[in-house]
Amino acid sequence: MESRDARTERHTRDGIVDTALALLQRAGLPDLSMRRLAAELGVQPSALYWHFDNKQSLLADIADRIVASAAPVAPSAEPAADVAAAASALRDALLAYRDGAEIVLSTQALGLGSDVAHDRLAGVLAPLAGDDAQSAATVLLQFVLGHASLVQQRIQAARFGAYPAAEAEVVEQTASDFARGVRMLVGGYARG
Amino acid sequence: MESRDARTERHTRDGIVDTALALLQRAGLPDLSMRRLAAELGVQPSALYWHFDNKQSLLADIADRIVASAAPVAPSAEPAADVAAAASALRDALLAYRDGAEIVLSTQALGLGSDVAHDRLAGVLAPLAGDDAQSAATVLLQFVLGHASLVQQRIQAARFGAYPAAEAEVVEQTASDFARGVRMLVGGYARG
DNA sequence: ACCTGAACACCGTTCAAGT
DNA sequence: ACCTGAACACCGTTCAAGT
Repeated sequence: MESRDARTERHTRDGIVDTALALLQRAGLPDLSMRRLAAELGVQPSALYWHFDNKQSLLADIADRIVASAAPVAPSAEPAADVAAAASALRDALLAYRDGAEIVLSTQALGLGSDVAHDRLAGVLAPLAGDDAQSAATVLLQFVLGHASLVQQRIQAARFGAYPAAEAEVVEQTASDFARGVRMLVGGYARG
Repeated sequence: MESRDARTERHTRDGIVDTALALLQRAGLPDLSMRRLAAELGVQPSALYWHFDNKQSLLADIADRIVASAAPVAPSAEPAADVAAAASALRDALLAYRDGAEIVLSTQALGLGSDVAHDRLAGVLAPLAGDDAQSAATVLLQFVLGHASLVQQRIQAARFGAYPAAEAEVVEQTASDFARGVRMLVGGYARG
């Protein structure tokens, strides 16, 4: 009766994050409330506070999932191309989840969540930047998050007709700006 | 009795924004509620909705004030230095107001607020980037906003002891990352 | 270990009505 | 032109108590 296996585990942290991600995709960040998430799980709002200290902790877990969903980049013979690919993969992951960029940006800023985004960029930057790879990764990450946040909110605005462009258009148009920014940032290191 | 001069004007948009900015500095964005702002003005919350369509419009006005507070940069003989100075001035303005970066970022992203930030950067970039000045300004602005948002939230975290560094330290340490990022971005154009 | 029930102290926004 | 009063439909979080 008092065994240590999780017999009667009704909800787990990971399971709650699953549901939260689904709700995020359906309703967006403004409607991702603790109360609505609880209702979705068939549970009282207060039940969530057994699993998470507060809403920010839940968002940190969500941010980690989004970042982890970025496709990994296998090292090739062209380091600059690897950096561009890693940055694009991160951008794609952020844009794939509704309000993903904003969630990751604020989590990162608060010092919560993991460092995998930063570490992955530092990894592909190492061949180019050497000892400067850490701070180069910081700079690149800031650009990616700033860019993706702007693009994503512009997409949201487009949904409500507040901004005159369809979603696909926005993503496409801004892709060239993004590529240019990454090229500029990488160019400095590529020249040594 | 029905003259067109503003005899009995109790509150104006600009006056409300003044009070909102003061409240922002004292209490921060999370505590900048329409209800609290109304109380500060000695007025019912609903009164604010005669002056502003909604909270986002108020924030857009606040964002414009913050951006406008950036020191202007007089054109010199060294365009690259002008760009660096303009970017720094914008960063300083964003960091001077509590949660300034976040407010400007989200306003910009929603397509609200003015374009003076973008236009100023495009202006100093013109000698270097020529026809590409517009998109170069977009890229640079995204980096500045991403950088400042990260730095600022990290400062907020420091206030609550959640992040192990004093405010001045954070601003100083990150200044070199910022300068590096700007140099990288500008370097691409400086070479033609 | 995991959740309920009830409460506390708040939000943004609308709208008829007042002056 | 500018504001009040009252309401609607919500929030995040805490905490004793239940199983």
